[in-house]
Amino acid sequence: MSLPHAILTALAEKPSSGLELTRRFDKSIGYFWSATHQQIYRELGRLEEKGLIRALPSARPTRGQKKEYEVLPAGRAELTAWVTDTEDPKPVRDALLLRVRAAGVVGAEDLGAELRRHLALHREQLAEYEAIEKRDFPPERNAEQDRLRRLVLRGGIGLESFWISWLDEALAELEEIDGGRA
Amino acid sequence: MSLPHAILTALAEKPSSGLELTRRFDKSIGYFWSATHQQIYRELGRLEEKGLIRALPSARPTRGQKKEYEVLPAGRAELTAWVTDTEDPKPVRDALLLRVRAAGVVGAEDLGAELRRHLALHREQLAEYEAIEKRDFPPERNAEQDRLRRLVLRGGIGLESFWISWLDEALAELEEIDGGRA
DNA sequence: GGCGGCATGTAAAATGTTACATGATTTA
DNA sequence: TAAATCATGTAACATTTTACATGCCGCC
Repeated sequence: MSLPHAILTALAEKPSSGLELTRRFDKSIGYFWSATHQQIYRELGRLEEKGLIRALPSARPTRGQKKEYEVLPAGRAELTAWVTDTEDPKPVRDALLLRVRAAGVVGAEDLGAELRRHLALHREQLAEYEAIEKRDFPPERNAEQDRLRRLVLRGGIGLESFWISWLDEALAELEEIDGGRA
Repeated sequence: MSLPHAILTALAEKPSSGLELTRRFDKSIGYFWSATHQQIYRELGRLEEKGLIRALPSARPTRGQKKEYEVLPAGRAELTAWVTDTEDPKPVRDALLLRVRAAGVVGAEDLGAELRRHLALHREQLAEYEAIEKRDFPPERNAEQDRLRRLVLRGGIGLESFWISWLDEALAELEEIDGGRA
């Protein structure tokens, strides 16, 4: 149940319309909590109904018109409570690991191509994160918010690095297996 | 759409009943593709309907009676195709990273306790994986299936190791922030 | 014959995905 | 004024989660 909190966080950082939120979920926030515009609009409606956010007065309620939202005190309170809540890590669900296990059962031919493709994707993502780190977090930016945002980014960097090194290991292993088979 | 494939993989490794599958999803397979018994029973029904698996003849169709399934050739073909399919990695969705970002907005007090709790959980999980590696994958087990299963396990080990080192970093950062605040 | 554990399921709600629909604004 | 783009939404469906319901079986 984190989508509402992701939206509250984004709005607390900066009041926005649904489309602007969608854009920010395509980068930044979305790097670790993705959402489509349909989810966002639905959730904005619910949050408004619950009194956690409101549309800015300027916004007329017609379709096709931009409608900006801001967080209300109740929303900020909800967010504060959630931050220190007890919530266990979700069990991992990773299709690629599952596919490697399946390959153990039905045979690993041609698995290499897909692994190499993923490797390239993760390298790209890592490069993107590192560019952001260089651009947005120079050493002089030291406010609490900057430090925490950088920490989150370093989570992304660590995850991508993990995948890259695991995929390297996996490809080496596949070569050995194929060697044994030839 | 990997749950059916997770189940096909598990059944291909060993024909099982719904409850046995549930047990195996609580360890082993479930370490990287979790599922509840409700999901498993429903999916078994669908897979049977599609002709990818079948209930073993011995199984009578009454409620409360054990019912074992095995994979049919069509199921094995489906699994083989899926292994080499092109399927992009899913965008990350991690509530803890999101909560740290939210803490940047509403304040990071008391975040430490939750981070320490997660750290302990990840350390436990890592220890469990390492015990399995020692127990199930001694160097002499070298068949293709063993190598691939070990590779998957090493994925789990790498992921847990990443979280542990990120949480260490995060806790150090929090201390510095609190130091600056005091 | 009742109780606890094994085993299979149903129902409802929340969440996420995919495809489509509609109005407003800009610009060629 | 037509096309492109911005912006908000609906509808239908699939998946996941949570809570509950039911039947069988051994054992005391």
